[in-house]
Amino acid sequence: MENAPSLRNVKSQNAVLEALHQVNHATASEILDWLKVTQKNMKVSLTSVYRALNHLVATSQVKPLNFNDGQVRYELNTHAMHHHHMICTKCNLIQVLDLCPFDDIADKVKDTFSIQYHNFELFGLCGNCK
Amino acid sequence: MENAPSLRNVKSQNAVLEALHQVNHATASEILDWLKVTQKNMKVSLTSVYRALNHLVATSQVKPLNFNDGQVRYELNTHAMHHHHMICTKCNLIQVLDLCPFDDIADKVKDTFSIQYHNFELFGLCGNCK
DNA sequence: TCGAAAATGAAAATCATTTTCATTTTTCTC
DNA sequence: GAGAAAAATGAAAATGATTTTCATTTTCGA
Ligand SMILES: [Mn+2]
Ligand SMILES: [Mn+2]
Ligand SMILES: [Zn+2]
Ligand SMILES: [Zn+2]
Repeated sequence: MENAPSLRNVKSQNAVLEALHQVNHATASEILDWLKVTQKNMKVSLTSVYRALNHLVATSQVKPLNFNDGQVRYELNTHAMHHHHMICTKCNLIQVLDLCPFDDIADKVKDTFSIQYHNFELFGLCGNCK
Repeated sequence: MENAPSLRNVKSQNAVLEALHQVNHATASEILDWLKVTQKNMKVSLTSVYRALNHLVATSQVKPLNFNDGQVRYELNTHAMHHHHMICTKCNLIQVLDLCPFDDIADKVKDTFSIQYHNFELFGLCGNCK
């Protein structure tokens, strides 16, 4: 007989998910900082945050983001509409860009390339900084 | 009277430019490898390659590329038409994508964001791998 | 030719992330 | 519930790309 799916290890993963729910587009160490402040009872290491993130990415619950600043950021993949980002090069504000250029492009390359995913980011000055 | 602009240090920079001319989208260590093989007389260190690259990027002669594989790649900026890239997730082939989604998007965000540059990459399987 | 400024390379430092390894916690079986 | 096996954890070490330091060499201009 099948066992119920294990709930093993879900605690730290849930903590990370909860952190990402509160602090969107966060890095591993930003997530750790948030956990330290809000989950004073639970003791988590940076190693475990990375392990949880890697698992959550592998299971498509979380998406890694690269804004070319030397550290990976993460966002929830759950129920979030597909979107991209605008990053302010002065204050590092990250804004959501609901426009996606993908559909126009997809058709035009489909004969030579089988697309799995795409990256698109705008870098520039946000409303406050320009 | 003005002096002619200094040609100081141009040697290693020229060597790196020449390498990029031959090995497009190369990393710093790939450039060093190429220099070791082809410029047997000239002795270059990885440090100098990085220094030359940083200077060439700062002066817009070379453009850095990030394909999320943990190392920066570089391409010549000179006279190259604006383009993007398709990266094969199986064999790591990098193909040029002459389509650019930027113009369509630029208009729509120009009120809230002052765009300086943008990234766009397609990841998937190339013709050989799919 | 001489001295200042710039360039160079080797080695050390940095920094995000991963790996190792010993210890603790959870799960499964009896 | 006890005890063994499996998985999770954290501290510390390892990794790998890139930068910094620093002592030495090269180049430029007077
Ligand atoms: Mn987002
Ligand atoms: Mn290119
Ligand atoms: Zn800003
Ligand atoms: Zn391929």
